Formats: sequence, structure tokens, C-alpha cells
Amino acid sequence: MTRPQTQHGPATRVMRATRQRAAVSALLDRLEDFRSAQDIHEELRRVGDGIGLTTVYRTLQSLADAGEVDVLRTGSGEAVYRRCASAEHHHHLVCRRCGATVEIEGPAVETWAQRIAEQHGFSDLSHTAEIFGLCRECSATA
Amino acid sequence: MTRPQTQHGPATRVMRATRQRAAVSALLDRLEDFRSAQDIHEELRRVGDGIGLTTVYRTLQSLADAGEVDVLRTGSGEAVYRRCASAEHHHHLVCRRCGATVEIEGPAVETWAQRIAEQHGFSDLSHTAEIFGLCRECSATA
DNA sequence: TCGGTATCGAGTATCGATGTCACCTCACCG
DNA sequence: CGGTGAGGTGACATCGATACTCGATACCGA
Ligand SMILES: [Mn+2]
Ligand SMILES: [Mn+2]
Ligand SMILES: [Zn+2]
Ligand SMILES: [Zn+2]
Repeated sequence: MTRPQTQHGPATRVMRATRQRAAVSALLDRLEDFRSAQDIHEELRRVGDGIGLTTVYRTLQSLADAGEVDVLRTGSGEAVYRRCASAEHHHHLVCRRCGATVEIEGPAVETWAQRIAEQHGFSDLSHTAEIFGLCRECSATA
Repeated sequence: MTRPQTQHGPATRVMRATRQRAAVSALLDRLEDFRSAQDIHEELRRVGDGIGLTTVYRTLQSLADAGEVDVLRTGSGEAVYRRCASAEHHHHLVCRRCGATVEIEGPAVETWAQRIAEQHGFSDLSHTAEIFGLCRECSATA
């Protein structure tokens, strides 16, 4: 289901390719864990890719809207971003110490959510399900 | 498992009964949905219970720490609070339009989280699992 | 190449949340 | 009962994350 580019009409979004967007995208490819907008901004500047913080926020948001990155909230409410290997719907097992992340499936969760919501007459569903803990390394280091 | 009050020792928290704490607690008893600290502050002032915003934040925090209220984060990262009927661990089905909330059990989720985390060697686990949607009324009104 | 426009980004505003600290008030005891 | 002091309060300052403004910049299609 691709969006027609050559069609007329008032709402023909184009999404230009810019150096900044490329830099954010490339960095996300390289990173394993969830990172905040600020982290990403710092890292890009550190390696010499000049970019504004505003642009990092905007870019991450549009990537998230496009479903290209996953977003979740840390305990303190900060948004963290990660390019996931799977484009499919999935959940995460996250180390609350080092941020190490495993993408996981939750068929049991999917059916559970569906069934419960149905029982109560809810529609237009979405859900969150994330597991937090200490990874093997961090358990040891503790 | 009650906390000894008359024991010596350096960490004998007392938690005094104050007008402000009573007011917050009473309002929470009256409310059905998840509400933000700011909401609760406004409502209390509106009905004439003078109280500082700082105090509302502090009180909600301590109630949450004590497990007396549930906290969850809105999509925008704002913390919202609710006194739940069940003191046991449970999850929520929330109307993203009107905030109507149903407390739900998730035995399937519990075992899923446990099993997945074990498989990956994670310890010290916690998890979140909330379902969002439109309640029957809001579906109709849509 | 060139112009229109999407995008950029430094500065500034907003917003939820927490820290500060002088003042207050329970809870307790004589 | 009144005094005492540790816990509590709240106006205000501060913070970190994110949104907004708007002139400057750089894509990209013609
Ligand atoms: Mn799912
Ligand atoms: Mn659970
Ligand atoms: Zn770890
Ligand atoms: Zn509703």
C-alpha cells in the first residue's frame, strides 16, 4: 500500500532526504539499546555530525509515527527510541540497568488483550506489555 | 505484615495524619478514573480544600509507594493515579477517550513474562501490561 | 540552474515534576 | 492540658524534556 507521489491534491507529503535525517537513521542502525533523544543528539555531535536538538526530536517522532522505530517510556517518563529488527508488532524485555533489549513475541498477550477487551465491549484496541529486569551480566555485577 | 511503631531504630517512619492527606485520600475514593496530580490539585482547590501542588505530588507519591494507589503513564508521559479496588497485582483496561477503567487479571501475562525472562536469564522482574481502547459509550459517541 | 518550500536550529517558552527552606502542626509527654 | 520537635506544608526556584518561533538554509523538480 504505497502512497501515490505523482497525484495532484493538496496533501502530497514529500519527506525530503536531508543530511540530518540520514545521520539519525544511521546512528539508530548502529545502536542496540533504547536511547533518549538527548543521548542521540549528544552522540551525533560528538562524532561531528552537526545537528540541532529540535531536529533530533522531530526526526525521532516522525520515524516513530512511520513505525520505523519503537518508543517506550522510562520509569521517569523520558521517551527512548530504538530501531527494532522486526517490523511486526512485538514487545520488549529490557534490562533496567544497562538497557540491553530483547525483542519478544507475546501471542498469549495478544489473545488475552483481545478477549478481555471484547468482554468489556471496548473497541479500537491497543496495548503495551514490556518486561523489565536485570540481564545476566547486570545480575552478576550487582 | 504491619510495621512496628514502638520499636527503636533509625528508620521508624511515622506518616502523620494531616488535613491535606485526608483530602487527597478522600478524593481518590470518590474518583473512578485515573487522574493526574494537577487534576487532583485543581479539584481540591475548587471544592475549597486548600492544598499546595507540591503536597499533592508528595502525597500521591507516598500513596503509590505504599501500594495504596496505582500509577500509570499517559501516552504523553504524564503520571496518573487511581485508587484501585484490588490491592493485588493487576492490570487495566482503559478508555483512551473518557478514562473509564476496568481492573483486569492477567494470569496468561504473568506466566508469559516469567517464562520469557527466564529463557533470557533475566532476574528481578517486573512488567507492565495495559490495554487501551474505546469503551462502549465512547465507541457510540465517536 | 533556479525558485518554492520543506526543513533546520538557536533561542525561548512550556510543562510536569522535584528541590528548597522558612514556617506550621501533629503526636507525644510531662 | 500546654510545651516541644520531628514530620509536613507550600510559595517559589529550578530542572529536564519537549514544543514553538521564525529567519536562514538546502532539497529537488522543472
Ligand atoms: Mn502485543
Ligand atoms: Mn501482571
Ligand atoms: Zn543489563
Ligand atoms: Zn470512554
